[in-house]
Amino acid sequence: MVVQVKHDCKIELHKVALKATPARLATLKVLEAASKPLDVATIKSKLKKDGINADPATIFRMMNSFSDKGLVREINLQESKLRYEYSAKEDHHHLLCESCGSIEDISDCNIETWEKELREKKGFMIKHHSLEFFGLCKNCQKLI
Amino acid sequence: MVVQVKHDCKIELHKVALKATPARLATLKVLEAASKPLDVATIKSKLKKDGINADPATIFRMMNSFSDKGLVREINLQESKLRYEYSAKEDHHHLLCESCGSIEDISDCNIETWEKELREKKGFMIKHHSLEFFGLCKNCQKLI
DNA sequence: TGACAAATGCAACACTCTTGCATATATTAA
DNA sequence: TTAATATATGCAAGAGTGTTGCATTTGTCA
Ligand SMILES: [Mn+2]
Ligand SMILES: [Mn+2]
Ligand SMILES: [Zn+2]
Ligand SMILES: [Zn+2]
Repeated sequence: MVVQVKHDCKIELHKVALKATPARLATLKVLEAASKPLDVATIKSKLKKDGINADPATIFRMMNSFSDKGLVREINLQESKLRYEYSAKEDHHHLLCESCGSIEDISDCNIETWEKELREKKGFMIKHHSLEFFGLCKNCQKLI
Repeated sequence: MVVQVKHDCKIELHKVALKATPARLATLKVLEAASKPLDVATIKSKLKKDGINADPATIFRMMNSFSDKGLVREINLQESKLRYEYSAKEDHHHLLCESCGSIEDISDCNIETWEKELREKKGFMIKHHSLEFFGLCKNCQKLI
């Protein structure tokens, strides 16, 4: 039995007119495998384990072009840096534990109600939004 | 008729064991008068108009101590910098127009429903949260 | 295989924010 | 009112994230 590759990253890249370089293919694989949004430093160290030594500037540039082309989502968890998540995953929000740093997904976000209301009340056209919760995860509550 | 000063900032500062320096008093007045959260550069230029030349390091230090003491709230609108809002104003969220940069308040946030649900489902103890909407304000929609 | 546009590495830089240290000032007690 | 002291400030240096210019390398496609 072979592990199924969910996405053919080379084709994905060509679809959006980006060259399929080793660094890009490896980065997309890293993001696809990640269970939480990754920052540039983490991506760099994961690439290194795959034998790819990418310069931070290159990773920042990759993240920008991937975001522009819709391959990844920029995640801002109010840290001093951005994280990135593979776009093929369904859009969602996050729970961030301020003690252990664990990051959990929140799905079934019915923010659509908000959007409709704001549209009608304020005439504001919402393009995107951010809803993040900060606090203590189940584990960390025990330790206090 | 005299304009009412809503808060006696000198007393507020002494309450939280901070010295009432000219820079601090002026900064609190600036934040009290502001209709949207201000960043450090904006605070600096507003202070300058009041004849106070404060070093950025001083303003950053003020914002940190004011946050710690609960005099101001740190507002993260996913820009590359933080903004600050006078705490005496009711807690609320924001609408940020990506075209003109206008910032509007959203009140009557019934996020409490969310919090309760997450607490029961995930056992996560929420300390605070962030809900921000990004898009186009009424005006900017016309200009497209 | 070769031409060409695009990607990369590296260094320099921008920006926000922090910190060490010498000096200045607000507060308090005399 | 003054003196002592803890605290606040200015300035300069530096940390961290992210960007950019430029020379070189590499992927793509003819
Ligand atoms: Mn996620
Ligand atoms: Mn506000
Ligand atoms: Zn935790
Ligand atoms: Zn606008």
